[in-house]
Amino acid sequence: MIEVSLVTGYTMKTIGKIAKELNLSVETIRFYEREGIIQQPQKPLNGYRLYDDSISKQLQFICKAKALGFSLKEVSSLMSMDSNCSQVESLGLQKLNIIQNKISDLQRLEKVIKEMTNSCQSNNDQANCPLIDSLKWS
Amino acid sequence: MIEVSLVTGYTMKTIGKIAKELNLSVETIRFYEREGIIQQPQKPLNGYRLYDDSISKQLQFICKAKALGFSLKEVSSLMSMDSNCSQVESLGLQKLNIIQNKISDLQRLEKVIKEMTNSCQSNNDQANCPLIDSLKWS
DNA sequence: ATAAACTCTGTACATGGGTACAGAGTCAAG
DNA sequence: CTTGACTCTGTACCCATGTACAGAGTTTAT
Repeated sequence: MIEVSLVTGYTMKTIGKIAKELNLSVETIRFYEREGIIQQPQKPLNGYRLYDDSISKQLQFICKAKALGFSLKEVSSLMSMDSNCSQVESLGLQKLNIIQNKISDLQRLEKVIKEMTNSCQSNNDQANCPLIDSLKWS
Repeated sequence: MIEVSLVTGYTMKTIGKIAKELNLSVETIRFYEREGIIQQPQKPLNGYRLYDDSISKQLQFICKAKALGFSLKEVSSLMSMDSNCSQVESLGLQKLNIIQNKISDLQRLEKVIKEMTNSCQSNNDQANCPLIDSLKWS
């Protein structure tokens, strides 16, 4: 089933096609629709969803924003803010802040674990593990 | 109800006491027990859990290991490996690796989002948000 | 003696982001 | 025409890590 719009000459795609194209699962796309993150697509008589380019672009938008660390709720916000730039900027800055905090948390952890594993490496005492010990007593 | 061991002179604590001491919730402690992460505590006739210092230390161990980014399952492993230092080290190195990967992922994101929000800031066009645009087309 | 505060077990719910059916209908290829 | 591949709706389930409650029993404080 391939439908071509008379107006735009555009090919509409079934859910399976678009899923394969965007490397998403069919279930995931239906899930996004259920959650109101993408629009409802057209449904001809047979009830099959048919996607045009605009919904496909929405899906790509979601994928990219998710890759930047935005949650689905935030993606939703972003899409509805559309072009209120200062709102978008503030959400971006907020996300930036969270990311930077995460980074420094992780760097602190990295340091601690590095020290611990180093002390394991230079450990000759079979009966005691310095990593475990530091968790026990530090 | 305070119980004092005749042998060690040790005070046993009820779940509420130990929860307050370790800043955990009572439910969480019971949850750890259900999941087999901590030992079953003694239960006298009234059925109340009574905790001695050893279980308290197990709980502290869990809190610290969790703070280092170990999952409960991993904490469990760590506790049962006890002092097999090379096993512990390998789990630590694995965790270190994950942490380092996360850090570099996040740093990449940081860079992208920074650029995006910067372009928002220098944007005068009310009708277009560069952050949104780059998600749309990049 | 009584009320507040604590504990017990067992079960259900929460979160986020999906995944996995079952059972029925539809479409495309040979 | 049949078979396989696709789609539909609706619902239940997954993961980890807890949280929340109901209904009953116990302890402690006044």
